[in-house]
Amino acid sequence: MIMHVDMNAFFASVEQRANPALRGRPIAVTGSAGRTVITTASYEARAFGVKTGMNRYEAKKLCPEIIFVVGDNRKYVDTSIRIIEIIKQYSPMVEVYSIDEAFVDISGTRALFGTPYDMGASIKRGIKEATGLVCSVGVGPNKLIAKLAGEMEKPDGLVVIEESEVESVLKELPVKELWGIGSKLTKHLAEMGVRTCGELAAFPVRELKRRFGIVGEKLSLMGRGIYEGAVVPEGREARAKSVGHSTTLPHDISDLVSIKRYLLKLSEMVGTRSRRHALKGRKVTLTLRYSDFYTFTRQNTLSCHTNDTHIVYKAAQRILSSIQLRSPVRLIGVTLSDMREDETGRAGTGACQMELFGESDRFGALLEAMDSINREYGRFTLTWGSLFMENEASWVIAPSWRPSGVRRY
DNA sequence: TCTGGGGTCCTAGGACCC
DNA sequence: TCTGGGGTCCTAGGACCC
Repeated sequence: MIMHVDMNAFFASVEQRANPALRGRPIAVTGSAGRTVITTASYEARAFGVKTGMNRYEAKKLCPEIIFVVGDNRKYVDTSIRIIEIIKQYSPMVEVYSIDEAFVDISGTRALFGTPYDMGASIKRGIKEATGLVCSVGVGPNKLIAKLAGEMEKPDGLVVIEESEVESVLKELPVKELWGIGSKLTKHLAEMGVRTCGELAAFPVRELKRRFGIVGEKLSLMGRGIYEGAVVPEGREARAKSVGHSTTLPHDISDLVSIKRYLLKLSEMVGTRSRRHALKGRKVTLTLRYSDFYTFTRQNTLSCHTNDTHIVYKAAQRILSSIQLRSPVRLIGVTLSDMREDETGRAGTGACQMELFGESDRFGALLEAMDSINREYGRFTLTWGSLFMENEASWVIAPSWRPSGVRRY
């Protein structure tokens, strides 16, 4: 048996716990940038139709009294860690699926905690007592059904679907309710006359395979409530396959010098994070989005694996110079992929770097020194000169600026 | 002040090699 | 008397998830 625990309106609920003035009111958690979207709306705001992904303008139109709260990731991470600790008291087989969701394999815990229903109720109680937050818990014979059960009652739900009930639950259920079937697949299936999971299960597998390839086979199984994926407990996760950062600019820009400064900053973020996780990659992808939202990627394969900020940056620059920009740029992204574990434990590119740039390994040593300073004093405490210039306006002369004690140089 | 950011998996075409 | 077949690597894009 698998259990799925899903926090209800997580970020918004955390904010409402932290600030009593927000309780019972329609609020929306957003990012801090000017061009941002709603990451979570409280249930009071959802009643007006406010949804994740909307911009502030749309939300305000639907709900004029909505209160926007700038998200505070540290608060959510802290709370999340406390919740995971509670869940782990019930089973070591916990897969942290996202900051507010977890799967638990409870196959072997019945003798200790009673029925799945009892156990779900107990976990909900524990989380409520420790954090004041409510969640929805779903239990089923696999992750797909557990997730579905968790979606069925919100907020504060607790639903158990036994193996024997799966068929009847799915029979009339719209396919879009299933985890993994999004808007495009829903539309495509509807055009084939498939609306419910029952219809999906009954549809000829050959035809699904012909239309969707490998996915078609999985769809057919999903229609019958069959799902193979196991719970992956912490420490057993596959290594990351890519590390990337992207940012929507405060204003669209065409100026190549400015674009390159963002490239350096994003490359540094990618490099730092890769080094922290002892990963090196050999494909660099540049993502650009134009003012009209047209988004595209260009990728470059290096001759060796690296996590050196400047190698990534140079590759990104090379890609940029091969592109004829047709309009101002709205978003820039840099991703490092084709990762492998860094067996040397050293930053940079190693011997390969010398071939490429005639640099000695002192460059790797420089990165390690910078990383350790930034770990101690906060990211970008020590950084490249061109970034400091670029960020002078937005970082130093910011609303939060104070005469002393803000940053230590 | 119109539309964030971080991922995974799959497909498909072309280059290149034997 | 017009051009096979199999495999790998690289690249770009799209669907889906939170």
